[in-house]
Amino acid sequence: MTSTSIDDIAASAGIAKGSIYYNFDSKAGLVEAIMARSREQLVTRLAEASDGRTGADRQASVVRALLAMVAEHTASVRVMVSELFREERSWAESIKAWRDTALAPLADDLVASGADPAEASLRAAAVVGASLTAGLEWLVFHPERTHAEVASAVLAALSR
Amino acid sequence: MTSTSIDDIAASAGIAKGSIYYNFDSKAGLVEAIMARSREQLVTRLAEASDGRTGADRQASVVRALLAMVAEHTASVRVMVSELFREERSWAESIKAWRDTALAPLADDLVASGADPAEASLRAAAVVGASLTAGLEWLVFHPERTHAEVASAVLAALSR
Amino acid sequence: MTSTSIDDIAASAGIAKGSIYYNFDSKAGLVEAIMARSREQLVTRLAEASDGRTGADRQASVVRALLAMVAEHTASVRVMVSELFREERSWAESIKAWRDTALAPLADDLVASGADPAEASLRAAAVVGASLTAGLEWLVFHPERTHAEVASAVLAALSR
Amino acid sequence: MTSTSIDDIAASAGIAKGSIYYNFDSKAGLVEAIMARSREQLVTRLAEASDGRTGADRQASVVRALLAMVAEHTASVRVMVSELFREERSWAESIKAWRDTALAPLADDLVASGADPAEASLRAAAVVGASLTAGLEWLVFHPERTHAEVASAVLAALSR
DNA sequence: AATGAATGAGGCTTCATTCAT
DNA sequence: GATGAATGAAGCCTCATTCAT
Repeated sequence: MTSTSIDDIAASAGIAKGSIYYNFDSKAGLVEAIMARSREQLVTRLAEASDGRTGADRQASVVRALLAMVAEHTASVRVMVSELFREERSWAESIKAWRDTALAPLADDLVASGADPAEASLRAAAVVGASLTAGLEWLVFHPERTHAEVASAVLAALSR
Repeated sequence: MTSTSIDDIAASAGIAKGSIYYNFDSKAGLVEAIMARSREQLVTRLAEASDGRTGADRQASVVRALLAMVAEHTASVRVMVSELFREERSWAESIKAWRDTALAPLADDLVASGADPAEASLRAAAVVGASLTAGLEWLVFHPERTHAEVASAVLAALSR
Repeated sequence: MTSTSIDDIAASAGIAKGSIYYNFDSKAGLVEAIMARSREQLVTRLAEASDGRTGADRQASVVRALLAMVAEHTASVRVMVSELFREERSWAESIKAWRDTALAPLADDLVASGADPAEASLRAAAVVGASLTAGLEWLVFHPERTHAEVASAVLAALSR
Repeated sequence: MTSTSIDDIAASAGIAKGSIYYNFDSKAGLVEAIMARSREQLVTRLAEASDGRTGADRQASVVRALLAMVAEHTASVRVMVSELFREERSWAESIKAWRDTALAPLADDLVASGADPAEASLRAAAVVGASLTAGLEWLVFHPERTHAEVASAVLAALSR
């Protein structure tokens, strides 16, 4: 399901496989918990990035925050994004929550400035998608670039 | 691997499981073949979209072509994108080819107008990521919108 | 069943797989046919070796004939012997025929000289087993030895 | 491979199929383990049989020990011998070890009394082959005979 | 007479889950 | 609380066999 087996997870966490089932109901429960933590980090970062900012200023700040997330939590962002695009999703709940969290700061701002909610979420999805995609492109193919350079490239793409 | 079993694939194709193995070496071989076809479609569409266009014009045309791909080949785009973000990839080859194909029209244009290759591919990744992400957002959450409306939302996100 | 697939057999015979089923009822039928040919060769050789000889003379001659069979038809002897010792045997018929053929010259001679039939076949099995086993030992581990040297070693083992 | 499926092995052992894979890496691993145990028994029996004996005395004792092995561990001897004559062998290692173990007592004795090593192993192979072949002939076709009778038949075959 | 594409039963292996300790 | 041996459903793949051409 995540192509990472419970055995691998237990081994890399240095605990026994049975212990995972002692602490979580199922593999889905474990993944939900991991995703919830990832979402909490996202909430915190985006709140800091959005607080007191609107318009182009907020957008630039959100882009930088998302790139930082990608750089610091590559593994969980990778899983998150790859699951976002999956059809069958046992943990749809958390996936949807993650999406909502990621889109909110920009979508809310657009709605506040008069945009239609559906259009706002499409535009927010475009910006978030641009940031995460460029972020992974960065880490996989151009890791020598700095965070600032990548942020500036994404913002350039978002201005014509 | 793709979380779609060979049994399911055979059943939905109306053929016997063994027949898949008569025509392909392995499941990875089958997926490679599907990806190759998806890439061919992408090549064709993007070539049409780019031909004779440069700059903002080409970008708008590419965005529209990618949205059309998402709408018409949702399943294969979904698989493609979700695999793009995976770590372990038995068919890394085709995935990389797909990425190269998707980025080329915009990256080449940026390089032609003087941009650094690395920055060009980061900007191209941002635009492609914006299009695909908004495209899936569209199909999953706002299927009542038209292609034109979504294209216009993405292009709006890419101009401020 | 023989751990050699019909595909391999067809390929190495340079014909189509379907043609095997055109000429034989089943894989078991094909194997039966191969075994029958192997047995015919065995019959011929052992007849030549036994004709006009009895006692130690016949035994020495049979040992030499079996070693020649091993050297010239290694593959089929290998299959034959390895199947002889298998439990489940779809073609038990031919296997038993092969055994009978191999034991007959020596068993008959022993019976003719007054031995009990059961004891005669046990003694014949010992001599045949000694020849075939030493023959394969020869080809696998000491291929540089000559037929005469190996025959003499086996006969030495059979005389104290 | 061994023409005995993992399902059958698990069923006849009264455990679940998965349990085999918890305890062994693969089917080959399981077979290796079984062969290793069979070889240990062979080592013990042959050591007892050889200890303090040389020449014809040792040979007679080894023949009796091999016949006892065949009688008491028919299944594993059958597999062992039939695999010995096979070409492709994933577990070649254990097979060769089994051969070495079976030949050693007689080959060593022959070398000690001045024989050339290659000839010694050919003669040892002849004696071991005679014993195992006659042993299986005994169990399959003349089960009413006693161990002593069969031993005496084999030894008779080995003395003229 | 011959072919080879297609089949499906059955084999090996993985892995989420359970449970006795 | 924690463990890890054991399980069995489900996945990938092989291969003897069939059949339309």
